[in-house]
Amino acid sequence: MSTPARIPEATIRRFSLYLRHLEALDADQVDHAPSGLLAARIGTTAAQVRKDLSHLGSFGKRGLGYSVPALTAVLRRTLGLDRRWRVALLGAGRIGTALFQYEPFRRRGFCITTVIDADPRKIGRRLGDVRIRSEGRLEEALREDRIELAIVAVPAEAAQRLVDRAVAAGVGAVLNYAPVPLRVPTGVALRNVSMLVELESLSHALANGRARPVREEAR
Amino acid sequence: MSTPARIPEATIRRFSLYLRHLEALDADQVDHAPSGLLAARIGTTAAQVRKDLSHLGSFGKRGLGYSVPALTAVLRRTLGLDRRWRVALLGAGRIGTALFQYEPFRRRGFCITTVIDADPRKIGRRLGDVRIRSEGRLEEALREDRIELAIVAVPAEAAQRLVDRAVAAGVGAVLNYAPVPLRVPTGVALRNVSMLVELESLSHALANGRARPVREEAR
DNA sequence: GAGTGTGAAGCAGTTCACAGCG
DNA sequence: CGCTGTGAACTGCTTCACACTC
Repeated sequence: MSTPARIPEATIRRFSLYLRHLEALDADQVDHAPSGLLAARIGTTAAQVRKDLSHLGSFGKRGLGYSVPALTAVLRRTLGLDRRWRVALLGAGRIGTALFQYEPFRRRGFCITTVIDADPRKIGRRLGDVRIRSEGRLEEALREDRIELAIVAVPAEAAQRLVDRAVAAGVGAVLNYAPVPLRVPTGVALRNVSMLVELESLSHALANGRARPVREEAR
Repeated sequence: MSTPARIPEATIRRFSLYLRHLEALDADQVDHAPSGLLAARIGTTAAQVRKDLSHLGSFGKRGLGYSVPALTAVLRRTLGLDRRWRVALLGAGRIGTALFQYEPFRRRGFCITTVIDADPRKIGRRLGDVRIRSEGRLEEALREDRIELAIVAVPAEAAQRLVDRAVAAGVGAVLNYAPVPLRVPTGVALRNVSMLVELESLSHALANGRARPVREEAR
């Protein structure tokens, strides 16, 4: 009943950005923010901000703007950040390790409680306070720790096979950093993040001398 | 004259994926690939593939498919991968270090020749064969090494200030991994990659029990 | 009057369907 | 006959414009 209709994916992604700026505004004791201010900070237009926020119901105050604390709370809830999520890291290589230690994840309530790697030399070692477990025990580990979300950071060859197993073991969402797009069955949320795609789209822009739009959202 | 009209951004991103699969097909001695095969591998539809490739002119063979070597060559050229790019890494923290060592970048001709950090203890140390240089000497370093593209991996607070200086020093493209979207003047290519946005869009999907589409491109 | 909320117009990317070539 | 190449329909997001509220 709080979010009756489907919210566009593009809007959800901007919610994440709004939230970060609202938290900063809140820290600065700002209590109301008009659409224009938010727009300037994340690099869109005021109309876009209003349209986005209208998906949450209407509680902006006309002539004043949006209540910073109220909006913060709604966004947090909408993004599912009002609870902790049990996250597993698959692959404890360089990328995996960097992700494990990435502060913004922890601050947001994503707890990586499980780390898996295929390299026998790594098994039993610790990453922070988490013991690295063997890939062979993947299903066991995921179920034991009630993992809801998996971050994949293994080499290309291993990725699809591993994610299939993770999904079969009940994982409902996958964030993929392996350099190949993965496939998952309907009903499982998936985001493929390819660092190479980003870089190559830039080399295309450079090579073709195309000015890219000034405002660019996180993608 | 090779790419007369503007190619949609979404298509460019898929080009990057096609290329990777074409290289794999080539290694397997496959010489022609029909749109359906490529579609299956990157997770789109055949119509989408044909539409995408039609931007490159028409050289698919009817009844046969696309010539793997020919398509590979065109894509490589279109993406600007037929030359090397001079890349700087701004920020030699955990994320920066992982990016520096990321093999797929190197294989594609992106050479990180310059590494900058603000931490005085890191200055002079080496990352691989590159000496870490001081942030104070940013402009000097970028100009000396003729840097065309900068990868930003510094904390949120430092990011905008640093990228402004990098752009003033002549950098034409920026790949941003700092957890805030950056702004750059028109004419500079920018891609903001936010790991938090990705993760939060997943927690939204989980929290709202929405099945996300099965096929999902790298984003 | 400053700023929201929204229906309507505009635009971009995707899907469809089919004519036409190898 | 299979598969490409493409105009035309469609879908979904963004921008606009303005009535309405605080």
